[in-house]
Amino acid sequence: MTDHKSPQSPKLLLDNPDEVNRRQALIRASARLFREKGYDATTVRDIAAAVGMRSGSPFYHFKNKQEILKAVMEEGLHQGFERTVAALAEATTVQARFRALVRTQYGILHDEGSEFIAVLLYDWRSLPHEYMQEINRVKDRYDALWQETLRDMLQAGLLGAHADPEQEGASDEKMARLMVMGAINFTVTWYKQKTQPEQMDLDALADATVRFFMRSTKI
Amino acid sequence: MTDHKSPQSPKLLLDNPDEVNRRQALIRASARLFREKGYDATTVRDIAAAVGMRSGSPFYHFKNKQEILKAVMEEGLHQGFERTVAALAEATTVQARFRALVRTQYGILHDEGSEFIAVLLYDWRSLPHEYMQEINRVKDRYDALWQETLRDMLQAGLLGAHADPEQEGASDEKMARLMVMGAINFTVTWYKQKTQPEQMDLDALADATVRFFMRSTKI
DNA sequence: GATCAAACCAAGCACTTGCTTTGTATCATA
DNA sequence: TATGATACAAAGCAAGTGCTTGGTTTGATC
Repeated sequence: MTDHKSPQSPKLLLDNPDEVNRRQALIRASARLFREKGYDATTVRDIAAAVGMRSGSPFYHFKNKQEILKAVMEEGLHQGFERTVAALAEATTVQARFRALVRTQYGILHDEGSEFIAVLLYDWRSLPHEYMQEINRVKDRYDALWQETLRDMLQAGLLGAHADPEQEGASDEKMARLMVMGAINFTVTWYKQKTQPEQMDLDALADATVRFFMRSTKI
Repeated sequence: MTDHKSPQSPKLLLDNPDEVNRRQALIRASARLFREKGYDATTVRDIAAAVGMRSGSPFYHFKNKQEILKAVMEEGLHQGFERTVAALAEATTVQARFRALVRTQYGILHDEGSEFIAVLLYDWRSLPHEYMQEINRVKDRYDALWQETLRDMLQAGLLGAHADPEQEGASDEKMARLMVMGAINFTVTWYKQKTQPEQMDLDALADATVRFFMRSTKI
């Protein structure tokens, strides 16, 4: 954490097998810092120091600071997508798929070492418009995973106030996704897993969320 | 609401239009800029230019840049609190109070010239911890306005999956508030009123939100 | 008409920022 | 052994950054 300056000893940290890939180490350290302080408040010197580099060295791996942010977001979307697909594969019923989506999203948002999506939610304004389109393309596929399950839930009367499948269309399906994912994603502003020992863990949080949104048919 | 202590602090009422207007102009311009670009990306020179000042002049009205942010957030909480109280006063039934809460919150978030709360949601990390406690004190009273109505709705079976009033306690009441307000507040990340002509207006958005969260009893 | 405070300007200071440039130790390959 | 690529360190630059300081204008008051 502190400035470890060793001007005479150019020792390389290659003995650490975890971070042989220095580029990946930069991405992960940046995600942690961006999550804590925000993109603008995090300097390139902070990032470099977090992986034992000097301030100019990250620019060997990235063209500029914004590409680090973009890499963090892409990493998060790819990890999130794969974790979500894997979780959905194990769930059979609609209720189970919903519970899997919720629990996985909480893990993506709050698991240690998984700060990428939180950074995306916090600092998407700092990304240039050209980069943003690329991110959105991946995000659309991500949203589609949710949309499918939520549509089934709406048609089964498990979500929302309407149990009539004919009356509502795609507009309410999108609304359902925005509301549910909004509520879940907004937990990045208030949920702290470690600081409060009596806080709900992610399983309990997922249970409470499912209980709140899903209408009980019979269990 | 009205704080009568602190005899040393100057009175900030509206009886002196010159002084208050310039300070207020700085707050409103800052809110707009913070909302657009974020706190860190907005320079003091930006703020000054927005009200026709030079870069050093805002520091006559505020001790430092962070106090401008704090003033923006306080302004938002006070305006939001009063708007919410006024909206609740006109609603009689529980359903009407919920609809009033939702519609008012959307106005607070998305009305033109009402960017204060959005700034609070976006840039609360940029506020020092000492300032944060002051903000939270006002926010708690704000949340209490919601909590009361949501508790009534839970007990009436209008919200969540449980219609049993005895089984659930304060934990689920808080959870309901966090989920509902989270979904609504998260609209700051995707709802754009002006750019898209076919976008729902705030009334339609509030209707859709109420329809999604509130279980239909009978209408 | 002198005084005085409020509200600002003009100029700059001390410092930080992202980023560049040059050099160099290491290692693989020819 | 020579050579090129890799992965940095070292040093610094140019453009900002929040904020300060001293002076100026303005309008009210005595």
